[in-house]
Amino acid sequence: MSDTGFFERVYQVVLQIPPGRVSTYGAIAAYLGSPGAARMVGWAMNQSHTHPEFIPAHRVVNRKGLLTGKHHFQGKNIMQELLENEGALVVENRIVNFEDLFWDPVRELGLL
DNA sequence: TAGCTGACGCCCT
DNA sequence: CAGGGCGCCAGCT
Repeated sequence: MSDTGFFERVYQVVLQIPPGRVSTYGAIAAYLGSPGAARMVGWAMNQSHTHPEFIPAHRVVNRKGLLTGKHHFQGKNIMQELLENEGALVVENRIVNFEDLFWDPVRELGLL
């Protein structure tokens, strides 16, 4: 269960995001103790394919609720389709009711 | 070995 | 109100 690096920790948090909910790079970074390392989280998502388990990277967006990483998925709108398949509504690459669907690891899991 | 990059976020002008 | 710049940390060339 021990993690081998920062990326593994990010994956462990992302894996806990319930379907239909979304989190942000900054919130995850803050939960890991590095609020300024939001970029790292995005990079971890980019490398999420290295993890043996499927990482719901589509549930991680920026603080505005924008699907900034959609272009990194296989298809053009795979990220949006995955989110809509879970019940989330996406318009103009932005999650509708983002604040309502926002899943904050700090609030849900508690401060680390 | 050292430097640059990167799916972000916040402060300052 | 809008735009630009710096900080963050680990992996890659």
